[in-house]
Amino acid sequence: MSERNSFKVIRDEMARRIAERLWLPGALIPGEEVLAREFGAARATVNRALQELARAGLVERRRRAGTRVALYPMREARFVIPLVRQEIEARGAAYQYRLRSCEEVSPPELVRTRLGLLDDTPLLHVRCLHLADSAPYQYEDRWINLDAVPSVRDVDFTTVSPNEWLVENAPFTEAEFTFLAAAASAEEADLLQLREGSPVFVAERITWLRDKPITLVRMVHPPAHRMVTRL
Amino acid sequence: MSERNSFKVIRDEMARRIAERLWLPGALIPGEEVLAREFGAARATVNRALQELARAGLVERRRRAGTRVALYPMREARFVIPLVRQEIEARGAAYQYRLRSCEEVSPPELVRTRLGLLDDTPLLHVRCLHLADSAPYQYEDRWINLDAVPSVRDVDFTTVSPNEWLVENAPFTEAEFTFLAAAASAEEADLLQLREGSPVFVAERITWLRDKPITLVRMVHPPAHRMVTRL
DNA sequence: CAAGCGTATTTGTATAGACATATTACCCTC
DNA sequence: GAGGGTAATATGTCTATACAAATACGCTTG
Repeated sequence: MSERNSFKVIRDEMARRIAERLWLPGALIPGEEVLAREFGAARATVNRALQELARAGLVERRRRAGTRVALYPMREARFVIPLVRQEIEARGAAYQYRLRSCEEVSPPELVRTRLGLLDDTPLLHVRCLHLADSAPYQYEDRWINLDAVPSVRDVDFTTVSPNEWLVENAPFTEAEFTFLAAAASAEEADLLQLREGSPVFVAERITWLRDKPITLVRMVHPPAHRMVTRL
Repeated sequence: MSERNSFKVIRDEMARRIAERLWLPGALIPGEEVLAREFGAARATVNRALQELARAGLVERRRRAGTRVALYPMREARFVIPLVRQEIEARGAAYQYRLRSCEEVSPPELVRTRLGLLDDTPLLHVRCLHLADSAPYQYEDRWINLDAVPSVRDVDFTTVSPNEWLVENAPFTEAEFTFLAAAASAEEADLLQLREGSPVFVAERITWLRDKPITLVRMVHPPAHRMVTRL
């Protein structure tokens, strides 16, 4: 035993047993010591394999109670949030960027509450368009907390998109993603070359640095857009 | 030293250094040995912390080349795919289920290619509705590969939803998720009590057991639906 | 100068042993 | 039988050590 990837081998073998119903949903599986002996590995190795299965939602583990196969294997799916530019270039399309507006204004009530801001201090409101092969790909409507990122005042967003600038200059520790379908507003329809009321795919993201809100962005995609992820 | 959660402490401290730009994007960070000495921990502990950061996309690691701060911290977000019923009950709403149709038919070309089926063997086509507090919550349109799950023929889907039955009886090893916005078809609009053409949030899922396709499901939500995940 | 090869370095993983921690199961008391 | 305290047990984590694997870098050679 003691192969080099044994924890992966063990993990996959246990996943197989769960998939094949050798270990039934809800059933208690052997303890780490026993499995270690069975697989001829150290307990730490089995532990690592089991922790990965737990993270994936295949098993549930509790001290003293042991490890049991999840009743409903609510496996997790992961998706990465790339830069729009990279997303577009990865499809082999040419990336273009167009700034639409950039101004300091007091945010509407809705934006303020979502960012958890108490007063109506002006925020930087940036709206821009990302194109793939000259076709509208994403409309970005962003509010930036000047208090958290004061240096953003001096940035020229006609050449660099707020997306890229912020990724490089405004680190965050927390983020919340929301995905929804909506009807295109008149403005969105105009920019994305759709009819008003067309369904659009909207991704919203709020980021914080510790407790301080950084930015709220609404990214609107034409209905052809697909967000795909594999498990 | 040697606290019990030291790998978490170390991970968070390193995440802080990246967030605060003490370690700049693209920069090489110290090797595991050095960090281990600095934090007064074993290398294995630092390794575990770094592996988590790598998984989260904060750093990139390569043997011999060392660990560097990711240029674009494309952090991953995770979301879990629960049972519709659990999703609804978690909101404190009452769950109801209604079967609409269930028949063996040859699938349309589109379904066949998405499932990677070569011939036009009949599949089980099930359509049903999930309600939250008597309001339409999700319309489920599903194709099931009878070849992969023959026992599904004998299931009475008037009482149990295909979602739940399959989760318990048709294990899978691979899955692909797709999210998109679409305009409600006449049928969808009718079932979800919307106007035809209203934007709907669509989640599609294909699952495989090893290479064998199990099921393709299209889950349609009214526009108020939000998929939220935190990082 | 280019190409190819060897080697040092860094991360990846395994192991055994130890202790920490959470939580169940059991026993004891009332 | 109910309640509460305690011991048993499975998992969580750390340490030190060892070897494996990938690969950047320098050296040799043509």
